[in-house]
Amino acid sequence: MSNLLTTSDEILASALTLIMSGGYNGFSYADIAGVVGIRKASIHHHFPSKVDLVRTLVKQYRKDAEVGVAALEQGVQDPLELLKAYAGHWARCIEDSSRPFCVCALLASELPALPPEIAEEVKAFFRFLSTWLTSVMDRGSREGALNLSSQPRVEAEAFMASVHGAMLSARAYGTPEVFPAILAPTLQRLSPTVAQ
Amino acid sequence: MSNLLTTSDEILASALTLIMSGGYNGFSYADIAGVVGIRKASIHHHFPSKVDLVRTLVKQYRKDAEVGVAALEQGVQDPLELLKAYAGHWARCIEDSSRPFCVCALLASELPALPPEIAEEVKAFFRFLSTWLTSVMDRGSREGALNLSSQPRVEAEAFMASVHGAMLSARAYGTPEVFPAILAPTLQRLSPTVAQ
DNA sequence: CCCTGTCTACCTTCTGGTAGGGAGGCTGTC
DNA sequence: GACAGCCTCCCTACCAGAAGGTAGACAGGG
Repeated sequence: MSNLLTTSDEILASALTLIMSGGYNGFSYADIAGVVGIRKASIHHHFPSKVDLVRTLVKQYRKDAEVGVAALEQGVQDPLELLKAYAGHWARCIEDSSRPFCVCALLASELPALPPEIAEEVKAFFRFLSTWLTSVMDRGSREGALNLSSQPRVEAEAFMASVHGAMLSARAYGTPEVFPAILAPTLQRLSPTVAQ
Repeated sequence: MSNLLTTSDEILASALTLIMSGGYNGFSYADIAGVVGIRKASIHHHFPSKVDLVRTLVKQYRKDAEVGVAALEQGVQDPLELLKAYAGHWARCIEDSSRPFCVCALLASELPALPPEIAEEVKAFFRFLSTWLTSVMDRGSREGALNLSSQPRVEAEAFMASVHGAMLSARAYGTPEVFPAILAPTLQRLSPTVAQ
């Protein structure tokens, strides 16, 4: 049953969980070893250094996000529904505590103290997310499916900031409901059907 | 010349700077000792443990914020101007790199891994900020000085989330201008003079 | 036979923290 | 005024444990 995942996948998965709770400096190889049920030295076989491990992790996290977004766009066309799906994804993650925080958002807060290779990957994630959201905003604006009050780029950045800030608040208050509560008015304002 | 600040103030100040860049686990007593020009052991005289130090720091940070907000409300009455002043404060801090991130926002992201005493102080900061912003939103709504589309409490949380998220983006992109760019449309939307 | 993956054992450096001593300043008492 | 005592602050020296990381051996499979 543990063969469904390779050891290195298990290492990455537990590192993800650990980073999500305490950031880059908040976990150690010993912590991972404890979770995976392996010795510290064995982790070095898969990832020679901590920087290797986290760089791989963030890179894969971004690729997963790219795949997820592509799949989402296959199933959903309406721009507003795309934004709702994105927000909804995080609402569920926060609700069931499975992935209560975006790893890249957390790492971004530690950026100045991060090894440069990792910092670069984190920045790339932000650029990707921003690019995607901008494209959604842009299309929504042209199609009349979104009610924008600024340029698509600015709306995209503002939306992303709301999502990240709402994650932070949900964590600070310890109440998951605060996340959708914060996002709801933002989504409603973007909706063309209730334009004032 | 170094007597303008007591040693313990210097310790707190350098700890503040260090936390702002790398979070709770991103600095050590040795780092502070290096900055202040004192030995590690001497820090323990002022703050017996790291938890003591950071708890004191966050508590003082909140009190400073309370004083700052009280002073601001003395000088500024208009709710919209209060929100602009708050955003402007952070815009300047980010611009000149003096305090490019809110310590409590950063610590909130690490909350699950923080010593409980510190976590409690961080939560108290969020409650304070939220209460103040809610009072501003509420008054603005009643006076017609703000154009709210949701309840004051929700608008306050959304505004706070925008500020925190915008801080994160400014850090991630490494471009300070992104902060005011994100906040501008939010402030404009709250403005009664341009209500649609 | 080699390659992969794990192990034990070990290293160095850093971590927060402690013990104890010395210099200097204040204060009370003779 | 002198001096003892104490208090504050900083020091050197040390500690145990945790950090990331290395070396080398062993087991099993292709």
